Formats: sequence, structure tokens, C-alpha cells
Amino acid sequence: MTAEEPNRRAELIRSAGRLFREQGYAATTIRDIAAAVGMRSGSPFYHFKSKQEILKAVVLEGLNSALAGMAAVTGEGLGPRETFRGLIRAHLDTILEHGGDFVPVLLYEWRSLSDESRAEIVALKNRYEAVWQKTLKDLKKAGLIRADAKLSRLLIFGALNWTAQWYRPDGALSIDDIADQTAELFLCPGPPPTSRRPTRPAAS
Amino acid sequence: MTAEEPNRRAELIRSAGRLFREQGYAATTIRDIAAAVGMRSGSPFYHFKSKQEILKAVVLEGLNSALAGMAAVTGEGLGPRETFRGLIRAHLDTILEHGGDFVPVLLYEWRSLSDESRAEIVALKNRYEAVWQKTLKDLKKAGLIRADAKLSRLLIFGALNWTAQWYRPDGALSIDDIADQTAELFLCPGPPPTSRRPTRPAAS
DNA sequence: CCTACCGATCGGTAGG
DNA sequence: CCTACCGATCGGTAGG
Repeated sequence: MTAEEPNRRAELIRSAGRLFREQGYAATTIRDIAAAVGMRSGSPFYHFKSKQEILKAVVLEGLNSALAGMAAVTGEGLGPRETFRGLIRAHLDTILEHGGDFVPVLLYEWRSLSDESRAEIVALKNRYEAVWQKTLKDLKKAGLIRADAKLSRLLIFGALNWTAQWYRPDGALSIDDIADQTAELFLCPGPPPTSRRPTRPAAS
Repeated sequence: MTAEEPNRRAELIRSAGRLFREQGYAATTIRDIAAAVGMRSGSPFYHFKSKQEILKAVVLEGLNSALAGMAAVTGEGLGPRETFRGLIRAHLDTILEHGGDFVPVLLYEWRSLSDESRAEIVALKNRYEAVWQKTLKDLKKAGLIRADAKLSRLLIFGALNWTAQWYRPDGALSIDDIADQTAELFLCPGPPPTSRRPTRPAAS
């Protein structure tokens, strides 16, 4: 019995994530969440103090999986170019792979978090963005990226996060396709980092 | 008295747009909207049949202003390169300029629309996207764009729509800056359309 | 457009 | 984790 409790809690988080993503936080009732895991309306409060706590748990789940995916990339000791491509791929995986409801909830229900929850989340979010920012700054310093580092990050995040709205697993584009083309878009043209070619002066 | 009714209705739409954007549709009450324009809770129903109708009106407002901005660009008879840049600028204007609450509501409250409202909206949305798609196809055909036309549109929409989350009028980047750099990102490098240079074969 | 109100639903709790 | 329930709020309406 006690061994099952973490599972029930995890089930609630997973179901809540899906419902929050589909309907939004405010439009999802405790009764919806309870029914999705076969509980009665009062029972989720055995696992969570409030509806807000469920939202926070969902968002934390998304943030932690995003940070884990990121750590797997940065731990490989790759160069900035490969790190960049790996971060894109990891970001898309976190958002798009089956069960990827948590990060979209973070993105689109940010305003529904209580001030206290938001404060707790923001530190993790900053850590995530800081790693991206460092990678982009390195790329910019090496002349491998076209736009400004900070604007690049914001535009990339937008492009990637928006995939949650149109990506279909059975569509024409695989996650890898999207990752590759997004990376190429932001990187300066030219072959892999073997022969580095500095900026060519503009020919008249 | 009768001359003021359209104004009151427009006020309701504007206030509802702001509230929907800030709090989300489900979390905004009729009482919130009424209070924002100095009405009592029952009075908005004199102007709208239901809360859903208010949402539809807000979204239609956003879509129509987006289509108007687009028409102003395409009506100038510009080349594909300039049309592209103009569409980006118009899109950002619609989202970011003061009072730009309507389109973000469309983007983020899409799921809150009733099926009937959604069906009514989707035709306009398709028109908007079709113009973009045609411009991008022309650019691709002319070798002026890097990625695939359809993917380009989806990535651009993502990058542009995401600006609603971070753009600040008093920030370092103007709307023009963002428009310029986004356009340059997607366009093939090279000087303006005077001397067109075809794809250079990859040097070893 | 206001007053007064209704039925339904919702987050949350007590007590087991 | 269920039963039974409460207070509050919400979308919407009647009648003026």
C-alpha cells in the first residue's frame, strides 16, 4: 500500500499534465484529474494540498526533465557547434516526445502559477536559460552564429516551443529533421568545424 | 444613446482582450470584464449573448487587424524579399504595438473557443497563412531562403509569436531591430537583390 | 444597462 | 482513498 503511493502521485501528475495542456489549468477541475486516474473528487487532496500544488508539480516535472536532457548534452564535452545542435534536439525531445506535456504546461500556464510557486520555478528556469546563453555566446565569439546571442536564444526558443502547436509524430518531418534545419538556420554557412573560415569581406 | 452602443461594445472587447491575455479566458470572469468598463455583472450580456461570444469577438478583432496589416504590405507591389520583410514587420506590429492583446489571445486561447467559433475563425486564419506561404514559396523558388518553405513559416511564426512573451517597449531592441534580424536570419546571405549569386558549390 | 436572483459547479474539508 | 458536504463563485436570466 505505502509502496504504491508514489505511483498514484506520479499518475496524478501525468494526468494533470495532459489535462492542463489540453484544456488549460483554469478550465481543468480537480474532478477531471481525479476521474482520469479513477479517483473520487476529494482524493487528490490526499496527495496534494491544493490545485496549485498539482500545477507546480507538473511544471517542476517539465523543468527537471528539460534540465536532465540538457545535462546529458553538456556532459559529453562537445564543441560549441555540436553542443548547440544537441541542445536543440534535447529541447525538442522534452517538448515533443510521447508524454511531453509538462514543458508546454510550463510555457503556457506560467501566469497561472501562484507567486510563491513562480519564485520557486524561476531559479531552475534561469539555470536552463543560462546554459543556452553561454553556448550561444561561445558560438557568437567564434563567429559561428549569425544574429546577436541573446536575440538568437529568444528566437530559437520561440521557434522550438511553437513546434508543440503543429508537430505530429506521423507528419512529414521527424524531430531530427526539425532539429537539423533549425540548427542550420542559426549557424553560419560552411562545412563542419574542420576548416574554419573567418568572415569574408563583402565583395562589391 | 444609440450612438454610444458601438463604443461600449468596443470597450468591452478591448478590456476583455487585455484580461484574457493577462489571466487567460477561463480565469477571467464576466464580472472582471464588466468592472473594467464600469458595468455591473449582468450588463455585458446586453452586448454579447455569452462569454464565448466575447472571446470570439476578441479573436476576430485580432485576426482582422492582422489581415489589414498584411494587406497594406502586399498591396505595395514589392518584390518577394521586401514583401517578406514587410510581413514580418506587420506581424510584429500586430502582436507588440500598444493594445496588441487580440492576436496573443488568438494564439493562446485557441483551445477555449467553441467548435462553432473555431470553425468561423479558421477560414480567416487560413487566408493569413496562405499569403505567408505564397511569399515563402516564391522566395524559395528564387533561392533566397535557406530552409524549406513550410518549415520556414512554422519556425518564423514561432519566433515571432514568442516575442509577445519577452518584448518590452523600453527594452534594448526595437520592433524594427527584431524584424530586421529575423528577416536576415531566414534569408540567404548576400547584398540586396541587385547581384543575385547562386548557391556556391561546397569547397573542400 | 441595473437589480436581484438562480442553478450549477468548483476547490477544499471533516471524518472515517 | 471514499462519502458527504460546505461556502463561494460563476455564467446567465427576468423584469424593469
